[in-house]
Amino acid sequence: MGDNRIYRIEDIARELGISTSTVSRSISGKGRISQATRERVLDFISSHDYRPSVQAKGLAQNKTYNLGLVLPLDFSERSPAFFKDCMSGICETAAGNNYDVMISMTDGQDLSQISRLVVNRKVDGIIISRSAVDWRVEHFLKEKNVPFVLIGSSPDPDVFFVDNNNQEACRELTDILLMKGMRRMALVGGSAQHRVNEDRKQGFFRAHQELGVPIDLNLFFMEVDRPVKAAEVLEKILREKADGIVCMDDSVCALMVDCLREKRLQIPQEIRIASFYDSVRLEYNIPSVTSLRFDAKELGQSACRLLLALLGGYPAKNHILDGYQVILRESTK
Amino acid sequence: MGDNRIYRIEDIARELGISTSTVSRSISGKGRISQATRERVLDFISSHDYRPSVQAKGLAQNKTYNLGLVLPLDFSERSPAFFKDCMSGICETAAGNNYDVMISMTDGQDLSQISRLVVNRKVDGIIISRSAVDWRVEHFLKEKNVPFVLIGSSPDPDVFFVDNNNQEACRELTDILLMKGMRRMALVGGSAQHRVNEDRKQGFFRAHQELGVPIDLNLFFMEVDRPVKAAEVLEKILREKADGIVCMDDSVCALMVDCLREKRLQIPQEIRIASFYDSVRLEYNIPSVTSLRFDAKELGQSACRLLLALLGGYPAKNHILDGYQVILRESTK
DNA sequence: CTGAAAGCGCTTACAG
DNA sequence: CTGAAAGCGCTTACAG
Repeated sequence: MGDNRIYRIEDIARELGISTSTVSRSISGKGRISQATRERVLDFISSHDYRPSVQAKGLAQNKTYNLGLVLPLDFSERSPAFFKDCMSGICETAAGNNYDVMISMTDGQDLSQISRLVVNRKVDGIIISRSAVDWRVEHFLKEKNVPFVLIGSSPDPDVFFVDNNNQEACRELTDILLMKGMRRMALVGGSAQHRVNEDRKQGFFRAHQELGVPIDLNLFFMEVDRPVKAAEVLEKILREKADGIVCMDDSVCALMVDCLREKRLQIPQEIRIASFYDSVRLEYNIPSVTSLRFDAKELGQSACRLLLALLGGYPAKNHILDGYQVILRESTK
Repeated sequence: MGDNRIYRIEDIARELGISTSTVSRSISGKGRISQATRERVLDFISSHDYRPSVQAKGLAQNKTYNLGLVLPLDFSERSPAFFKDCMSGICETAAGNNYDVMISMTDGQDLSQISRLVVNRKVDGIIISRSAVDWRVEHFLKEKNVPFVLIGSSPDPDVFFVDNNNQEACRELTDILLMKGMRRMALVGGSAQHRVNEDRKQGFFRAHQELGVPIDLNLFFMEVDRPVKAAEVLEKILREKADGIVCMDDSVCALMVDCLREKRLQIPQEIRIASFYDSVRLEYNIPSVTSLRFDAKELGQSACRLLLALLGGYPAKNHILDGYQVILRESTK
């Protein structure tokens, strides 16, 4: 009971007068074991709080029971809440399957940190996120034959991924804005390279099509990544008399909000604004900004489950999550 | 060269016609080895890109070469940049010593996630942070005899820690504000339970004493943790005709800034404000807010080095970092 | 259903 | 300076 010496499988075998193989099999449930001996072992184990050495088990099975998570070095600037929730989803699911999570931070190009985990055989598989790494990492992992799951989408049929249903979510938010009577919405985004922006754009367009509202391509702007660019875009938007601004993500939205504030334009009285991606910056902004909220934790859980399925040799399929919410706030009142 | 089969120490021994012990010793440098054989082994290793199995090595040495990092579940709300920088410092230092970092997320009370790492013997030591966990975690780790390092301070002589020189930093910032001619500064903080707030207060007081400026205790407020409380405090501050507000951390500061904005008070024309802890909220605030910036990465590196020293049996001592900066911004112009 | 034995890939006293 | 052997704490074919 209260003794805190560390038992080994051999100790249990000796105390119970059976072999180590039998103890091992009783624990794992593999092979045939009589109910009676199995229970004896299990009882002993729980009453003596025996914990197998995951390390030794792993060595024997050629596994580590560790998962690697690749984090971008600048995750806190981009979307702290996303990574936090994602991590907690991953850790939770991993723990539930007796796995632990190792982290590796990279600027998205530098492979050395990820490489460590792989060549040192510290992990059984890896989770990366589209926003954290570029194709090199994917390429590296494929080449090294390391099982991995991508958070975000990939056109590559060999890569397993989980993603938010960005298109559908954006369609829905746009739909709601159209229902509210907005008719000339500008769409403003960052890099057109980001695959996610294509999905978001599609959602925006589809909502218009479905309701038969025309889109003015003069109100479509990409590559808005710094204040000057945002200011220029805002000028055009005002000149074109748009009745609202839809931003593809929270950082673009923060830029636009700053511009509006500088020009002393009242939100939502003079112009409305919404974002396809939420963050504290928008939630606590004055006024608070309407946006989409995705369930990052669910995304993490899903990615982890997929990776575990891969590792276990179970059927694995990509997963598109519909767990988003449209958060209507002051900015579109 | 280009072959990608995984070598074991036994393969090397066979190919080189020596024993595995000799190979092992050549790599580790332990024991006596002739320069000649050592070089042969090392050459073989680098030309064949041999990577020892850290897992097997660990099992033989009763080590894991893993460090555990306990993260608070809500780190992204509190200070994402702090944890990010800290993590990157830890990961970097760990990697430099052939260690990897496992994470464990907890709400600060729930020990189960941390317990996993310990009872499963997945890590050699653990890094926790004062802002992430309460005394239970410390207590648990002490009891389990797991080497650990605390980021933040502890009065417990058995606890190893690294911390910022909060008192000195706050003294310096206050000093500068006094030099600028401010004479009636209010000091506003959150929970008085937080040990760090005591240090910050001391720094504030010391600066006043050293310059012979009296402190009005009517201008000292703690437990300011939500908007209503902040509004009340602001009323008093204005009534008492303070010429500035010094906040003990960024969230208190954000609360005060919101209040000021609501009352349409101009910063810094009508009242100045500064914070003892920086974050993006203050940096990007309009106007930007003067504050202290601590070097979280250095803190992480330092914590990691201390833990590694502990694990290696090297002399280990607590470390107080002086790497802070006073960032003067618009709010105190 | 159970056990003896070999194996996972290293390290390290011990002997020479 | 080097090697044979035992050991780290598990698993798992193989034989019974």
